[in-house]
Amino acid sequence: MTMTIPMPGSQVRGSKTGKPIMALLDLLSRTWALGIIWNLHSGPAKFRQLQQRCEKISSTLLNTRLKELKTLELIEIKKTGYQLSYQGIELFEIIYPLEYWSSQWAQALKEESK
Amino acid sequence: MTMTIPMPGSQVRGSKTGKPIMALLDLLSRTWALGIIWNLHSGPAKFRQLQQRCEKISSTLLNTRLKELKTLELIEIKKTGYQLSYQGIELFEIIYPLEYWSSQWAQALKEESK
DNA sequence: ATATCATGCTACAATATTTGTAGCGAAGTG
DNA sequence: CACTTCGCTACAAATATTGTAGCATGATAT
Repeated sequence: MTMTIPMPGSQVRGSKTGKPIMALLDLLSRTWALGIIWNLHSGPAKFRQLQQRCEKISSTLLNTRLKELKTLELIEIKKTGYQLSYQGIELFEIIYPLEYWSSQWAQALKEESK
Repeated sequence: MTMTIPMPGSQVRGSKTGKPIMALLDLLSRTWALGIIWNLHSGPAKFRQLQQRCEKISSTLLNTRLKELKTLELIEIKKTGYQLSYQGIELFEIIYPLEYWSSQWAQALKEESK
């Protein structure tokens, strides 16, 4: 486990420049990071509950990702469980249109294969 | 290399339902997938050129990801090289605001740590 | 024609990440 | 005091990614 947290401002996978977008892309392209954010948007969840929402994530990795997301302030933990932070919500709102887009995309792929 | 292409409609990592959004999140959370899309938005690029834009991707993996993205019709290949397809551009446009958002986020993180 | 070079890509071993199985210690409940 | 649930960790097995080579093809130069 040598993978470090992709802090904006420092080098990350894919860029030496330290540009925030590169740190973000590194973060989001880690297994389950997007899935966790997506699953949290429907409301706070405790550890095991979140694990179930994610269907197949190992507790080891869930915990690792939660730490990263906490450190980078995209999620926070309250009595009700883990939840998106203010910034996490903003991020989610940007990517939310992907849901509709993906349904169109799936349809187009289906047409193609006819 | 047993990882299959996350085709919408079939089971993917994170979901048995086959919902397109789950296939998409699976795809995008694979190492370098987002980076490739991001780097292609600045224009078409040939294989080795794209590899340089990505700074540190191995040719093995670049080729694997290109195949996935081609199969899922997010990129296409022309004489000028690899480029975003129409759908790829649409996808990019959804996530494009992440660039600005991430700069704000980076700033907020910096303030915090003072 | 032949040498040279760039291109897209693949083989394969080394390394890093993710999962799966098991279980611990703390906190709550009967 | 059992008994359960909770957040989390250890650690080995399975999988994904990188790094180092290099091949086959097509263009360009000699």
